[in-house]
Amino acid sequence: MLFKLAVDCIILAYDPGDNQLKVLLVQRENEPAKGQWALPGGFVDEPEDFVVTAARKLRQETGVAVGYLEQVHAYALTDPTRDQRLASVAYYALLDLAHYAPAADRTHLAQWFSLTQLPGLPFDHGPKVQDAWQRLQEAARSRPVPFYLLPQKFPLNQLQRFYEALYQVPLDNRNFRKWVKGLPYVEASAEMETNVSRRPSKLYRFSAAAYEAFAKATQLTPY
Amino acid sequence: MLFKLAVDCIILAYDPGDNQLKVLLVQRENEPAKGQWALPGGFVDEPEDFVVTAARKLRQETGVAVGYLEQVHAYALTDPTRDQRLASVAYYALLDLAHYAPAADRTHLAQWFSLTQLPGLPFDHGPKVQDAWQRLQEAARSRPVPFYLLPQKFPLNQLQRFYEALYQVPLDNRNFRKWVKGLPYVEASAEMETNVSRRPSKLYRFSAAAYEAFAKATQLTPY
DNA sequence: GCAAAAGTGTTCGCAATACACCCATGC
DNA sequence: GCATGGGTGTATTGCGAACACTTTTGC
Repeated sequence: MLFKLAVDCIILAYDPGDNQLKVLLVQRENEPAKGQWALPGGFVDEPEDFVVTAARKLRQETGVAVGYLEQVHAYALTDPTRDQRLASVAYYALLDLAHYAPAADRTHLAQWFSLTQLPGLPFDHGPKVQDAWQRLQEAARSRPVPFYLLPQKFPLNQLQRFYEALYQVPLDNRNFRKWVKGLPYVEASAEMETNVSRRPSKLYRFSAAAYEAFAKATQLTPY
Repeated sequence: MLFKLAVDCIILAYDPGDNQLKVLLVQRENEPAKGQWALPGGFVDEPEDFVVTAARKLRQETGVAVGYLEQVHAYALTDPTRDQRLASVAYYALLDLAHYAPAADRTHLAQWFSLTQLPGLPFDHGPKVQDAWQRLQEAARSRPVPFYLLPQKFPLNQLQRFYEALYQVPLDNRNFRKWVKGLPYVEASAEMETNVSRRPSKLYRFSAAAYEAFAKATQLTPY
């Protein structure tokens, strides 16, 4: 039994405008479900690893070399209206929204949607987005994922709002800042915000080198 | 481009004899790599979800209805000696070793190997086993996986030795017991070990109902 | 009585939680 | 001067970590 293999991309970004996690959806240009909002992706048509296929699809949709790409799950598509055996492998990608630069001729076909207010999605794209979100939540407990979704320099409160959006819980500002200041890999920069009509915030940055050292030193606790 | 799709099963069990995690390998009956120890599995040849295929392969190899089956990863097989496009989806399965009952005509073809002393495996089966082990370690932090690998009634010290094998670290007996006794879903039974030439241990059991209640009540901590 | 593993308590330090007010800027 | 979000400290509590000896059984 032979399968056509598709790759679905769950492209995630954090929108500082409304403090929400967003997913990029495209309007399908072909049947089935033509015209509906759905996950970008396509068939694997090169003899290459799926992650390479996903990275290419992604570059086409976003115009950006992706920083973080991770497999979520492989799905057998059991939709009986499809006449072929299909399987799909889902990847989620993390993006700094500010770097999003779609090909100009595709702009009208792609749009960001809040994870909390998704439209109805065709096929099993809805559950796939949820699966990706959950994987991202788990990944963030052991890897520095927030920094792929934020600008290089960011205020601490933006980082807090990101965590609040990721886990959908409110966090205490003082405790959060105390926690972050204990992380050796989040460094204060000399820069401040400018042109804001309030007290300007200090900008912080992620240090990959410090993170590597920290990760190496940190032992797994068994339970 | 069309693919043949295979399912690989990483069948894991805990051996109380030597306190080691074991994986079930089979001797390949066909080329390529005929005669070598490798992961059981096979091609997806029914229009069904992969997990169903995996469960069937598993039942054929172990004679047991599996308690726990989880997808690890989907792999594109890039081995150039293979003449077809192949992809495989790996699942790990958890088994109580005492229930392992292979079909009699297959016994000589299957054997348990310690995760820490694996033979050289063909294709990418070595990395797949490692990936599965790591996924199991992660799953055990948020789900009650140990109880799929232990007998229904077990002494606490066996549970401790399981954790030591899973994470490859020694644990302090008093702290471990204190921790377990704080878990509402591990209950003491009235039974004791018998016929052991030492102080008999009390047997404990896992309560799925208590676990559900506990899991519902436990909030996620965000970071 | 000896071998072998089961079982038991206390202290310490750190990290998570709860909680409310002052500060710097643009307009 | 006021609106807006940035920034700060302390007390409490619970949990993980370190650490050594007694108990029960079969032989």
